[in-house]
Amino acid sequence: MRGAETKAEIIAVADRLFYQGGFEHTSFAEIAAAVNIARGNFYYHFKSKDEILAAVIARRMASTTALLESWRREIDSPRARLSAFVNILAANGDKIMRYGCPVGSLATELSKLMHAAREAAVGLFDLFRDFLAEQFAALGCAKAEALALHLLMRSQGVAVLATAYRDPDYVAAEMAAMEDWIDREIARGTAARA
Amino acid sequence: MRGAETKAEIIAVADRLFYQGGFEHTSFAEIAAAVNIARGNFYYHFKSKDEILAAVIARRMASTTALLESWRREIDSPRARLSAFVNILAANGDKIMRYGCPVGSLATELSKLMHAAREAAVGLFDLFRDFLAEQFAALGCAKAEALALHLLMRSQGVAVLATAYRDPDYVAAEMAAMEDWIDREIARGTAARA
DNA sequence: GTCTATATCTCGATAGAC
DNA sequence: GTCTATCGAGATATAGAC
Repeated sequence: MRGAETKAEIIAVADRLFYQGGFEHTSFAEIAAAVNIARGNFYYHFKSKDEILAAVIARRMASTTALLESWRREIDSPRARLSAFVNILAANGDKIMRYGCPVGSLATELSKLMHAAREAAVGLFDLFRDFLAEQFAALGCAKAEALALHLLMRSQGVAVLATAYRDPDYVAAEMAAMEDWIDREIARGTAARA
Repeated sequence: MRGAETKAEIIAVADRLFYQGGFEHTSFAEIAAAVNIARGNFYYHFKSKDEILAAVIARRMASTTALLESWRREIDSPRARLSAFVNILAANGDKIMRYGCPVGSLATELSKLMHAAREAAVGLFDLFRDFLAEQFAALGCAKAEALALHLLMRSQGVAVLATAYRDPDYVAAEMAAMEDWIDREIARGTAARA
């Protein structure tokens, strides 16, 4: 049963290293060294590097689903749930300024590689998009999915410029602008119903 | 003098391949095959792969500078120059949906790699940022640089989601939203002066 | 289930003939 | 200035002892 723990640890370490260094740049040797196992042992758990990537994406899908579920459960208002999403940019600011967004950077890398796992990676965007659309719909906004995509787009744009310029003040300013935009869209939805 | 042509061709091909497949993923063998020269010949022109990267960035800096200069020269109004920027998303839509934005994806990759050329690559963003700030300032907008960064941010966000979802209609919708946002900001600047 | 040892490939880079 | 030949390092992957 030690095997299951080792496998989970490999996936967790690969998840971190794929994010920090990119999928292709990360080698088995690097993962093995971080997990403290022999390179060869590796293939007892995974047949190929692509299989590890699939496991990493599955892990991210599970952890993201759990995160969004906890927000749905523990945050009362849809408006506050939208803020929880925006606040990711501050909570993970240091990592984002060095490695970008884990979802966006992986999707772009896999697209360039024409990798079969590209669509699976895009599934991570779907989780956030659906969550955001839910909140906009609950707030009475028409075209909730379009608003969700727009907010998702902004988070990606901010992540890219944050990685380029590494300016926390810039990120904070864009977060404030996102909150303003959300409030305006809600007001617009309310006005339309009146 | 054939040497100079070969060197320029290597840089042009490397530029394309770095964009399409990523910097690290692109091998000398791939570039050599595309240029139709022997792998070894390569090192007559460049001492290392990093040197090719530097040349590619320099080439992009030059071509981007030339593009922006032509816009400054040939497009009369600052407002129309902003639209020229937005229209890049449509003009390069197919490539962006497959490979992302050449500027943003390179900057993010080099950041993950902790590559020395990262800052040079960010210089490409500076060119666009300065161009956009110029136009907003000419239109009488306060905080022209912040507006420029915001528009740049949106172009990056749209590029990432375009690569993920590959939906031209989504890109078109965000382009229209960018145009609306520009007009609102200009109106705000005009109102502030009145 | 974990290890060592190794096979095989491709990479970036070098040496030297022409 | 372009070529062939080749190096050493590091990659993915396999075989087999324990």
